[in-house]
Amino acid sequence: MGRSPCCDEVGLKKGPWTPEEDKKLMEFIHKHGHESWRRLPKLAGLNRCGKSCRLRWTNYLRPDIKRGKFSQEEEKLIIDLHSVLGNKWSAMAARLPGRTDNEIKNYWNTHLRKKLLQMGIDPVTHRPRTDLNLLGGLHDLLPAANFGNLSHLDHALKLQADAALLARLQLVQNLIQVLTNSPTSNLDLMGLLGSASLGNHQLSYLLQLSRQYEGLINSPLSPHGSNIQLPSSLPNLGLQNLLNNIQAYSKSSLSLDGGEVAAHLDGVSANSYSLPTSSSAPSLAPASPEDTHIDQMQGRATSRNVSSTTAPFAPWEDLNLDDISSDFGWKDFLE
DNA sequence: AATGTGACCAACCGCCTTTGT
DNA sequence: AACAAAGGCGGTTGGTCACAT
Repeated sequence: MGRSPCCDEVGLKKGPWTPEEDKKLMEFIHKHGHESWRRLPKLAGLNRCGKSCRLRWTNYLRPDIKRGKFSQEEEKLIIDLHSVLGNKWSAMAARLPGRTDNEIKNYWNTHLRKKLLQMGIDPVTHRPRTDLNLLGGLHDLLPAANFGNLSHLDHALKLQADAALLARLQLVQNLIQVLTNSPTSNLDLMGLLGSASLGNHQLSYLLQLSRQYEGLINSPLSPHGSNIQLPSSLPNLGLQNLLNNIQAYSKSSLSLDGGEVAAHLDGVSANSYSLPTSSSAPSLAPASPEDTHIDQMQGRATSRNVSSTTAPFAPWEDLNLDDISSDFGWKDFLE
C-alpha cells in the first residue's frame, strides 16, 4: 500500500485559493523560500497541504510566469515538442520560458489537439490520420456480420487483419497523393517510376497491397462478395485505380506476376513485405511515445499483444504507423 | 428570463521517482 | 539494501463563464 497522501489530514482546505491565501503564501516564500513544502503551510499560517501550496506557487504565483495568449511561435514550438516528447508537459515547459506544464497541457487539450485533428493530423502520432470513420464503421461490422461457417474468433481475426490492410492502403493512398499532388484516380504510375519518386521497394510493397486488397474485396466476408452490409460510414478508399495501375504495370512492362516483379525489381522475395493475414495479425508496437513510457513503468503496464479473443479491435487503438512506414520505406521515401 | 451546452482552466488525485536515513 | 518522506508528473475533475436555444 503506498504511503498515505500528504493531504489526508482532516480539516485542510481544498478548492480555489482566496487572495488572502495567495498573499500569505507569496509573502512567506519571498521571506523564507520553500525548502520544505510539507512544513510550509503551518509556518505560513495556511490551512492547506504542502502539495496544494506547491501547485499554487508553481502554476500561478511564481513571479516569472507569463500569462495570456500563446503566440504563434509558442504554438508551433509546442506542436514540435509534442511530436518529439509526447505528453511530457514538464519537459515542454522547460523549453517555454514563463509557461507552466499545466498551462501547456490545458492549451494542448483544449486548442492544439483539436486544431491538428481538423488538419487531418493525428495528435498522438503527428502523422496523417487514417480515417477514423473506418474504425467506427468496422466497429459496426461485428453485430452486422453474418458469421457463416467461421467461428467468431476466426471472423474477428479476419476483420482485424482486413482493417489493418485497409488502413495501410489508405495511408499509402495519402502518401501518393502528397507525393504526386494529385488524387490516386489520376495516378501516373509510370511517371512516378520514371521520375524515380517511387522506388522498387515501394512498388513491390504496393503490388503486395494491391493483391491483398483484391483478395479482400473478393472475399466472402467482403462488402462485394458476401452478405455483409457494410456501414455507410466505411469510406470508399478509391484505390481500385491504383490497383489497376499497379497490376497493369506489372503485366505490360514486365510480363511478370506480383511475386516475380518484386523479386525482379528488388532482388528480394516479395515475402520481405509480407502483410498481415487473417491468421497472422500484425504485431503492433505502442502507438505513441507515452505508451512506450507507460509500458516501461513497472506494474502499470498491460500487455498489448494482439491476439485478444475478447476485443478483436483493441489492437486498432494501438495501430502504429511506424510499422506501416517502415514496411513501405516511407522514411527513406521522404528523405 | 430560464435552461442547456460546451470551452476553458485551476486544482485535485494517484502514482512514480528521487532523496535521505 | 530497505524503507519512508517528499517532490514531481500526468490524467482527470469540477467550477465558471459565454453563448445558443
